Amino acid sequence: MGQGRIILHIDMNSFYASVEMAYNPSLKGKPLAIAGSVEDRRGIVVTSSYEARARGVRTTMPVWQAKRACPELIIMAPNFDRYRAASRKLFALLQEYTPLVEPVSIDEGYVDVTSSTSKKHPIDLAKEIQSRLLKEMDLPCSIGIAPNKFLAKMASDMKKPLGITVLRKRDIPNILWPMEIGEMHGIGKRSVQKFHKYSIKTIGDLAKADIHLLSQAFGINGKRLRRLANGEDNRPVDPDSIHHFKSVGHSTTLKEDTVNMQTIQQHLVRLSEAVNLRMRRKKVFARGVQLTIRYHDRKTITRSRKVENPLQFKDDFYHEALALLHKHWNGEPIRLLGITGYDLIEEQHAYKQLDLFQYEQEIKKDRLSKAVEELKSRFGEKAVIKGNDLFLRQEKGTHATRGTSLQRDFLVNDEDEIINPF
DNA sequence: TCTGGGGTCCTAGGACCC
DNA sequence: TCTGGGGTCCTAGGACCC
Repeated sequence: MGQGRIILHIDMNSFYASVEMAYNPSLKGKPLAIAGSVEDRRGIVVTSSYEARARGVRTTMPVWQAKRACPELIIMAPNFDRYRAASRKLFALLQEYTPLVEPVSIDEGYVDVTSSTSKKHPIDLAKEIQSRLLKEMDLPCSIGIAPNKFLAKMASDMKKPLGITVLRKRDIPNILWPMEIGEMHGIGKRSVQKFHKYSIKTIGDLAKADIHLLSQAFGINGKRLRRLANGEDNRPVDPDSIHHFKSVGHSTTLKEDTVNMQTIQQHLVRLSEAVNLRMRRKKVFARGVQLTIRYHDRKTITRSRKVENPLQFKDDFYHEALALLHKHWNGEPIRLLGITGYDLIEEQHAYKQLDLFQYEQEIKKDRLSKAVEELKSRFGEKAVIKGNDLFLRQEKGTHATRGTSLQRDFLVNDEDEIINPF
């Protein structure tokens, strides 16, 4: 007893559209689509209401196509602040039941209710959550209940909107296995094609497929997928995973393809500012920059570079991105530009290195004494001046630090002597 | 008259080191 | 004299998801 887990997967139904309808009830019952860049021909449908779907509107459909399918379609630009606010409230509600809530995206998450203090039956719990979200936020959701994340995710997908689906281990042969392989979470178009080549058409086929064949054709992923198809998944619900983000990026599809350097630079400036702002808010710095270029023919390249000092100003992003562009752009018309910061480091952990970098800038402006004073007050005797050079001795023994006149890394021993000035 | 923007994870090759 | 093997880091591309 008590060995199995009970995991809920909560999946909001057409989230953006539902939030808009909650915000403006006169939209209810109408075909509504949320679409990016509504004005120009390049906008696509991000989400649509069930009324719109019934008339043939689909996610990722270009707006002009959606309008053709459904002329009375109401099209709105996304209000991300609104969706984020709704998302926060939604997860706060889930956390009333247990701290074991793992947000996966803005509109879906896992809840581990195995040790929930509530004495309610999981189905009653799911019903309560669903009706509270509907009553308190005017937002519909579907909920899957299962012994692990994968099965809960598959279950929440089975009844929409406003479904509650239980998927137990013993239901797997009857419910999961007859499903087409492409319906499995994690298997997209390309993998479907590949599986079909091996005559694997259903999830059941995968569950029973030859392990050696799978690992030969799909590598480590083959075995993993086969285990999932058998309903085996021991990944824990991790409430912290949301904090472990790995990159922050912005990209934009231009109104028209362009080769105009001024236009390109303007966009890079804007993207740099946006990336920098988000990193500031998240209190992280990036030690790598990636530039994305999508050409007129949709061929997309990414070019990246690791940097010595974490990027902390919008100009840093801009200059790095521009350098990558100059180096790698083939001169053909550009459709999309993107800048991403990656290899992130939290501000607290970066500050030593950063401070040195900052002070180096100060010194360049002949403000050595001021910089030294500040360094001393901050690091005490760890700050050392030698002639025109400034050192910061780090915690343990000898470490590479940054000098100002040498303009390169070198080593200092415990007696503050330069032991390896290259 | 076509296909957005935010991400994660995996693979694979080359450089480099021991 | 002509060649092993392991490990890590970096870069680029691609599949996939919401």
